[in-house]
Amino acid sequence: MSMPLLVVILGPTASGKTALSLHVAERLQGEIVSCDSVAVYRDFEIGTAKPSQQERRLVPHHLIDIAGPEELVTAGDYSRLARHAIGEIRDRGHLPIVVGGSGLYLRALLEGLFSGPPRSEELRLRLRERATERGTEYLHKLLRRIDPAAAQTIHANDVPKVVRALEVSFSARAPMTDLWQHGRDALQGFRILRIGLNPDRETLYARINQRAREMFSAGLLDETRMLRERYGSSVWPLNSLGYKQAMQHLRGELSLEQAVVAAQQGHRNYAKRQMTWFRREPEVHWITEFGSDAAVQKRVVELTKARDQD
RNA sequence: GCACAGGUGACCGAGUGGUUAAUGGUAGCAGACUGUAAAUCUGCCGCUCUUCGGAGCUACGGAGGUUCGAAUCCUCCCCUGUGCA
Repeated sequence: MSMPLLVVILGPTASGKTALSLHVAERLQGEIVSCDSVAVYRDFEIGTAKPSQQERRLVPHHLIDIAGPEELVTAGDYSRLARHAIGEIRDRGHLPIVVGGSGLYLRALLEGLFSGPPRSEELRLRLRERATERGTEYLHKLLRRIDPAAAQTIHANDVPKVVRALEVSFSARAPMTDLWQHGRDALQGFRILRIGLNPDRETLYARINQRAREMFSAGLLDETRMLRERYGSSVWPLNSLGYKQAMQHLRGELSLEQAVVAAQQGHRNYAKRQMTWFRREPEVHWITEFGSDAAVQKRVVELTKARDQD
């Protein structure tokens, strides 16, 4: 008996991952495990382009709406929860399909993270204060003393990463790089079929522009207003693409049109970053079209069936 | 028609005689990423060659001029904005 199959559908925003995943899931008894760092939060609907309630009734979805916006879901949390969901799907005899665009979360799920200490808010706060007092160079110098190898790969201006490296090294009383030597806890027990969507850039950008504008006409502002009222304006996910610009408009910093244009821009930039991340992903079966394309959907179903019988 | 302000590389925008292919920013492209990642950061970014040290060409609305030397000064012309007619 060969190992069960795990299908992964990855690609930039608006490349048609949702449409493709629904099609494949319906045909092959699949269940979808979302890999999206914002869709995990409840009540963030329009800006996250979550699958509709109807679509979610049609096919079981996991890792969507699992936390309140005031909670913090990290890559590690995601990885654990997603693995749990995948295990259950397999036990049901169904096909797990991981779908998403959050590169780090996907890597945390598939390849695992190193077993390091969790976040320490106090330590972070102190380090950040130090950074504003004495400049970012200071933190980097500190890191160079404590973990030279990490300092080599992390640029001094990249404060969040410098802070994390210091946080890990201090909490563990050992250089972060040493902890990395122990390796990562990769996902075991599945044969993984990675499908990557990489449609023509120009067309993708046009589609992103259209979708971002549609989010506003579909009520993104009302949703943002509701979220701000219910959870307060400082909850983290309100900084995400679309919501951030909607907030800026609600605060009067941007006109409606400016907010739309800024959201479009943000999504385009994001899509590009996603592609540079995914290009490194190993063993991806790349498809240079949109996942909403019927021919593509058919092809992926065939591909999955063939792989399942190997 | 007169007066004033202004026309700078894809865009915005500095620069007012010389280390200026021209500060910044944006966009674009490429890259990094091990618990905030829809985050954060890095590089390239006029054209053509290059043994990667450089070399050549074209550029600051247009045409002339002054000067050893101009995006920067002068003349004329074209265009844009504002005010007066």
